[in-house]
Amino acid sequence: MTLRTPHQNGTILRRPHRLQELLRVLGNRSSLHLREAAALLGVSEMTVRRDVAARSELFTYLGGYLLAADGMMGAARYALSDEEKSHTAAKIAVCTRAAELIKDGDTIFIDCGSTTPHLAARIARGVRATAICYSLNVAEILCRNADLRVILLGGLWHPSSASFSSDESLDLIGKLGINKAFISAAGVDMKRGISCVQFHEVAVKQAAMARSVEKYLVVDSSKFAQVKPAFFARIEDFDGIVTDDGISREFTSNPTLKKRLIVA
Amino acid sequence: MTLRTPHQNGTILRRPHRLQELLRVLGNRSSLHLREAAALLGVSEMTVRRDVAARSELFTYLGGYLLAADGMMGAARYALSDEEKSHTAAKIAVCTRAAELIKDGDTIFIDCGSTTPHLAARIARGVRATAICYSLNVAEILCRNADLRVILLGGLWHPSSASFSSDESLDLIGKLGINKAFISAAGVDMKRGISCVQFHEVAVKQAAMARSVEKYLVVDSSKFAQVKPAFFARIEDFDGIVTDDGISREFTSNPTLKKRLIVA
DNA sequence: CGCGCTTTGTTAAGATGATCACATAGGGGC
DNA sequence: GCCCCTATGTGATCATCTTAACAAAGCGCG
Repeated sequence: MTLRTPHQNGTILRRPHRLQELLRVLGNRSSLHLREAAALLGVSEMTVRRDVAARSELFTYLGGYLLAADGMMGAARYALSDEEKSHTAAKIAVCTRAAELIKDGDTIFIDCGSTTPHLAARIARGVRATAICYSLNVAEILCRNADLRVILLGGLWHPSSASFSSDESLDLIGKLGINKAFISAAGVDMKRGISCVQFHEVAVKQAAMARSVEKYLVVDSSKFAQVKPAFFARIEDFDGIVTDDGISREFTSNPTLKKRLIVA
Repeated sequence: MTLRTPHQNGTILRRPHRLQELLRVLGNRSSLHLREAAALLGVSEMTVRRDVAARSELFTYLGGYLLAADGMMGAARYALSDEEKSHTAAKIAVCTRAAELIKDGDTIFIDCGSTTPHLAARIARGVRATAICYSLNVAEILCRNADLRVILLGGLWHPSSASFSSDESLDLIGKLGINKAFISAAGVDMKRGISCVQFHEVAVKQAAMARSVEKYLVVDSSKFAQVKPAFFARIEDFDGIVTDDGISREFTSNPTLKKRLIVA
């Protein structure tokens, strides 16, 4: 075997690390040649091929080049932090499940963040609905879907969450009748409730929930037992909590949470 | 030469038609194999290669697959009409000139359409300004520019102009102090004034102009002597009319227009 | 240490893509 | 009709990608 460039901390990058690194790089460059990817990771091209094949839902692979997967154009391009860009596979799983809740004729609200673009991308073809959003990455995806009527809540741009906020947006929400609200979060704690990072999101999330008949929390399992600065709701405020199977017993055994869980 | 599948109307598709068709198809599918593209157009793969190479700015071509170009999530992806997608070179020239008018500290308004994304993309690096827009293709470009503060006027999505409209947007404009408004149009007529196609744009354009100190019309020369259904302003309402050198004597000789002309 | 399992690298063969040169067709002007 | 120019197709050649089989290295375990 030829020499391998040793990784800085001495450990060998294993598959999950390599996948994450590839996704991170693809957040900045739109495409990556197999050869570059191999050099970047310090492994052979064959290994990169095998990595990508193992998790093909994360990538589009065309003639020697790696691209971010079709559905996930949202997450990458904006100033979302690295941490927000990870757990991609879990987010996709959760959003695929949540998308099944959307039916013909619904009026839905889709929150901002790095999770919800996956939801927007997974609305079944042919479902005719009205979709309300306030983030650019979600809007881009919704607006390409000719079966949807889209309402974007505008205002001042916040790069950190790729979203907009304004008092007028809240006025506009007040005029809408929402069927199902799909809310994301950065922290879920049994005692302290549901939290996010950006304070400007709080008013929008709360207004959407107040106007919506059904409320769903859409969070991958890495968000559990996390507490972030901006609290906006309690667990009891949601009709369903869509997540993946990675949550610990501490949560699955809690009755308040358990009866709301929708596991992808 | 082998048989060529005759096109339905008997005419042979020429390059511009083929390119347009490719862009249209790429609006729906994210990638297209060279072989499929050739079959679709009824020409050889070599011809498709040559077509794509001739207008390489429109596509990304990777290892046998065609993708829509990186930078142009604007034009192709939305429902803008074919006519709106043409005159690209003139639009770029006009917008390059218009962008020179934008200075550090300005608060600018950028209209919707197929012209203004070029303006948004040509704002000089390092110019710190506040930019107000109401179309998705313009917003996408502005929001990637870390030197800008961006305000997007939201509302109901109109695929035909890739823009949003709502009463609340007009409320929001009313609170803003605008320095320079860059307005686009589909028709410029000496007697009947300035017009566009979509009626929902009228209120936004007028509100932005009303709040702005300086008003600039940004139109390539193909728009002169055109009349479209929705009138929104007179020539005298503008401080400057930025266009290219393709306008006829009928216009250059008119004093009202002449003293406002800014030719790229 | 030796064993088995997993991961990774290497190689070679075949498939596919890229490029070039050349041949032929179409259409406009005369 | 003839000529010219451009657009298009074809086939040869070379480069690159793809796949599979095998070999080597790492790793856990007794």
